[in-house]
Amino acid sequence: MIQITAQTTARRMPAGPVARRDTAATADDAQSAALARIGARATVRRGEPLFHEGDPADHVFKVVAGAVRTTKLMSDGRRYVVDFLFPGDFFGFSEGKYRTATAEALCDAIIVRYPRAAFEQALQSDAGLGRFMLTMLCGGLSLAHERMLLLGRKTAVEKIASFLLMMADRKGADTVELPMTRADIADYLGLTVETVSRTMTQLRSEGVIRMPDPAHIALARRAALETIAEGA
Amino acid sequence: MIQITAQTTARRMPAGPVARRDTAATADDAQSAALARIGARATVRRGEPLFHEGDPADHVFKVVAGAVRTTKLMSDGRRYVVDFLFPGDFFGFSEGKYRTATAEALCDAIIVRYPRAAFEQALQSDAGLGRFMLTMLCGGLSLAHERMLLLGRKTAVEKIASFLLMMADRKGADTVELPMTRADIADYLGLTVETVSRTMTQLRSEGVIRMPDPAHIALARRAALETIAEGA
DNA sequence: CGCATAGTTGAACTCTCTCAACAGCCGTGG
DNA sequence: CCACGGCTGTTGAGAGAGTTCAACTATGCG
Repeated sequence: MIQITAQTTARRMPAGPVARRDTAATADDAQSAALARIGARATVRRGEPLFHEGDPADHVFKVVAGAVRTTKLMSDGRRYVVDFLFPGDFFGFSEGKYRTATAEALCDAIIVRYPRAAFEQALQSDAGLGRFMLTMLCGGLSLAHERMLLLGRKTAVEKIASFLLMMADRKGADTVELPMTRADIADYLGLTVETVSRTMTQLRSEGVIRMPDPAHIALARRAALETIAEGA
Repeated sequence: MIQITAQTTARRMPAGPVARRDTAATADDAQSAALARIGARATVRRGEPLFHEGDPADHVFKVVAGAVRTTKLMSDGRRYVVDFLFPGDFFGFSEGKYRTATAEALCDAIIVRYPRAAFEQALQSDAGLGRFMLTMLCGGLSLAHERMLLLGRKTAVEKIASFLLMMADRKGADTVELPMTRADIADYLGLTVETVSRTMTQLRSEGVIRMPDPAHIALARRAALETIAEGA
């Protein structure tokens, strides 16, 4: 289960170049203003769930260290990975009373839990937090739209290339460490494990990426990858 | 640019329990409180654009009558329909300075334009508006997640069935009038025109829907359609 | 060690796309 | 009034990208 300890102020790693990271930095400012007192730290071990689809949605979360995955299931077992969350990312917002997705730790992780009621009070007392939330949600929606374009109109190679670029941009480097399995990537991109594996092998044999082992990828020729991702 | 659908699905979609009418009503209340003064009505004719990808994002919009479509284009012409907007729906929110999608009228329409600066001021002076925005954005994100599951994991029939149910739920009836073309539907669901056409014909021949003409659809056997949509 | 899990590769299949033709509707203009 | 072209929707036949099924390797953990 989730182990909760007293909250300590989390100073985070340096922010990357993407909007997401910038907002995450803003998040910390907002947090120091109004959220710090209501957050509770917890550690989660690899594979452990934070909540399930259908659970009451009574907390909001932030990733401090590690990585988290949110998923949705269809009745016959088909799975879709809604998002991968990394340090600085907030998640678990909901307009409804219940969870519409499951959240699990991709690897051992540290998170902060904010009780929903207290979070909503903080929203009332701190206008800056409200502005931050609006910006973050708008950004999330924009990313979601980009992802829908990817899911609906891109080919397998384009999807993989876009995914690797996105992961690299989050990290702000030309190397990526993938804490998730091929199955997670497949369910994130709307492909099968086999296609993900084959496509990565293909990109490696073309010299576009290097892949010393399945979890470590270097964007050897970033420009080429970008060209592929855009569909040219 | 971010566009938001103000409504959550009312009936059967797993997205959320909030009824569309309710949020739409809230929207109007919020508007009367702070937005009424800054909004300007405008009429748009079928096919006319409200803004293009890349334009400065200096307005927020609400549909009063008619219907609007937002789209994204890839460099080689592949298109994705981000959303269809109907009366009561707000759209055109953005965290960035520029539009990330194009908005066009699906049919002759009436819309209200709110200058962005004034809108943001209204946000500061009216806390209720901020809460409304947060709820709406959360709902939009939830719908987006549902849509990604559809795009990534559902088959053609499941996509069409889900789409028809969603349109019916928005209207709160068992009949649907489709103001968009088959091409729009295809680009919305990540299919081709031909597949959309064939699949609808198939559903009609199975007696699940009735289709007196291409634009009018009646859910003859809603339960069957729901079963198909869920993938059983 | 031995078993389970993750990743890769091969071969056959299939759902959807692509290409192509045709039908229906509508507004325009002769 | 009808002919015409343009656009939308439907249907057919063939092709292909990605899936499915299956085998095999590598890695990690008891």
